[in-house]
Amino acid sequence: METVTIKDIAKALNLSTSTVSRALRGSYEISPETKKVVLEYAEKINYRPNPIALSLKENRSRSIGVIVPEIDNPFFSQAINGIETIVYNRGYHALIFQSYESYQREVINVQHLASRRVDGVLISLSGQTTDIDHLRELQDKGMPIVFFDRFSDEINTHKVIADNFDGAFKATEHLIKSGRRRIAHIAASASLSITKERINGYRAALNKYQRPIDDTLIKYCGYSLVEVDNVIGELLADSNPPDAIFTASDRLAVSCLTALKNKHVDIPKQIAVVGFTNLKVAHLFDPPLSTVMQPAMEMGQTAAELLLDLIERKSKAPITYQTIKLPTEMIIRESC
Amino acid sequence: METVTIKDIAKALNLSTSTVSRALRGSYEISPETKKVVLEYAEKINYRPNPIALSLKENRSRSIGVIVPEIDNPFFSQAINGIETIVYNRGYHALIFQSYESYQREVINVQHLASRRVDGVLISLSGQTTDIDHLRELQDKGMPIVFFDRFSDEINTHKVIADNFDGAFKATEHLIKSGRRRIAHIAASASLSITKERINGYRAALNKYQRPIDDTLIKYCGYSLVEVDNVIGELLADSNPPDAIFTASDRLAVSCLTALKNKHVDIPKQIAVVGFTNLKVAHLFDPPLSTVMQPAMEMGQTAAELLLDLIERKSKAPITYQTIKLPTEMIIRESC
DNA sequence: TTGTAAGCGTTATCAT
DNA sequence: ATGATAACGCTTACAA
Repeated sequence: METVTIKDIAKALNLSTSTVSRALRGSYEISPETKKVVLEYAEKINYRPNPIALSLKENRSRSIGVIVPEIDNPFFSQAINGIETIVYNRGYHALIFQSYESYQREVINVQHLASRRVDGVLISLSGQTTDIDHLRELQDKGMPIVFFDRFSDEINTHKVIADNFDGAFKATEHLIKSGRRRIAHIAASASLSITKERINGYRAALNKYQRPIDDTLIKYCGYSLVEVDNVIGELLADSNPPDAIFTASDRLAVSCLTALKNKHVDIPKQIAVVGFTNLKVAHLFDPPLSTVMQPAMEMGQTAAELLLDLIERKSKAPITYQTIKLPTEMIIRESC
Repeated sequence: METVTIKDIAKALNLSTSTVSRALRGSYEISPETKKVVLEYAEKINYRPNPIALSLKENRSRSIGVIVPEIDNPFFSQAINGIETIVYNRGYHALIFQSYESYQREVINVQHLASRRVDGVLISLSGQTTDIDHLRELQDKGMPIVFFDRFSDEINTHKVIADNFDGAFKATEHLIKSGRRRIAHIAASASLSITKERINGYRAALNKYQRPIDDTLIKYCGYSLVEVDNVIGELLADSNPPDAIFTASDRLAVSCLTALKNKHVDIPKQIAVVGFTNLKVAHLFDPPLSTVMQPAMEMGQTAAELLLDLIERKSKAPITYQTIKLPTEMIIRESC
């Protein structure tokens, strides 16, 4: 990889590197002619400043790190698109990393981002993460961090989340209002903030309509088909099986529907299903899946804006961190 | 962002930075005690080498650039997962960029990757790209490039692709064998390699079964619902409308099904649909969508391996570039 | 075995 | 207005 440097320009033009540097960035007053010559020559030989050298010098990279559990998940890939729009417009780059829902990978990613001198980190926690020392440490070093979607209470910073409580409430209420009497909930990892909030919403809806809360109907579950299949087996084996299931994520909804179909359960007659998903294809399902959608793109954008503001802020005044809760949308696709 | 450097270790231990450096990487023979002391102290104060300094010094970054049209697309996000497995295991990092199907964004991404000193580039071309000077230039500078999925003939390098011809052939053949007589094809951007190959496969199947080829049944089309909706309107308005559609991508299939449903077309009775998609949820559709799946993960892995081999190769012997064609799998989900 | 110094590309400080 | 120099963190000849 041969490269054009400031030195090459200086040599060719019989100038010092500092003059060239100044001409290039027009910072110091420099003779207009010199400036012109330099700029033209730079253009001609297609000079590009080396961001690595800059990073080393300035100890920052004009890029932010983004850690998501998984890219192959519509919610997160849409959130990333939101993030990229913002950071791109503000002259930054986004480095995307996946934790694959693994705590260990998350820690490694965090460390790597730190050593890469990203200017800030956007993160949505892995399902396995309970200990957040790696993030606290990072924050203590002065790295701005913003959570989106999945956060930890133990870190004081901006958080951008969906109104999971309300979303779960609406989903459950919808099922109640459609006449369902025994509504199960398949939830994700118990440690996640979203899981707790959604369970609370589910409970609140049952309470409001004075339905009994049966904790055996709440199943924490991994994403895989086998796990969900097991859980559904348990639910169906119950002497008083549910007539509806509220599933807490894209993956869970898909696995749930698959398992139910495999077991030849009539959806929605025997069991109605509502999801908390960002599946843009749910309307094509048989039957179409009602679902609570999160504003993924907007969540990414909001989080990115908050992070960049943190990064670029001048004032030394103490920061008041915000938790921004974005509304979810209940999309009813099947009168079940 | 306060940071621990080699200098800090040297100072604390009354050594020179070079000694510390050597101890840390165990390269030169160094007294075992010194080594031990250094390693322990480094561990203690949690020293992490600065990859930026290393990049600057070695003019390489131990990272590769990945440019895909869009992350919010199961095929590409799965391919990225394949890529990451490989590069991670071989001590590299993947920087992921999206062209959003835009030629301009692709050029910018390529330039940015170059200035970032990535060690190589994996790319799947944008739908808009016809001119590939930006890549040729990059290759001329010595940057290893490997194409996956969408390539250009004008660049001589490794290419890892799906057997698009065969996939399209199988899809079309399936429709013919199920008794369809007039099969339309909704294709993506005309400039893409995958588009041409799939059209060829489609044609070959029609030829084999001595069906007439009617070019008005081949529609190049953008991904959006409106565009596909228009195209379907045209097809249906035909005096002799098709009784089957072979769609060339995830997005096209989804838009196509949506449009058909909006128009109350009976699928598959009136029109059967087969896709070329990596949708893991197609079996939940009404009716379940038959589809040709590409080995996304494997494609990513293979491409990444080839790229890393190029990056790490010692020999100066001329390289023989390969084009690796991976088999697709026809998944029949509805007897239409 | 260890230290000194130069260099990777750039900018900021201090001379001139 | 321009040039010389040091510095960012690290590695590696070359010296000792």
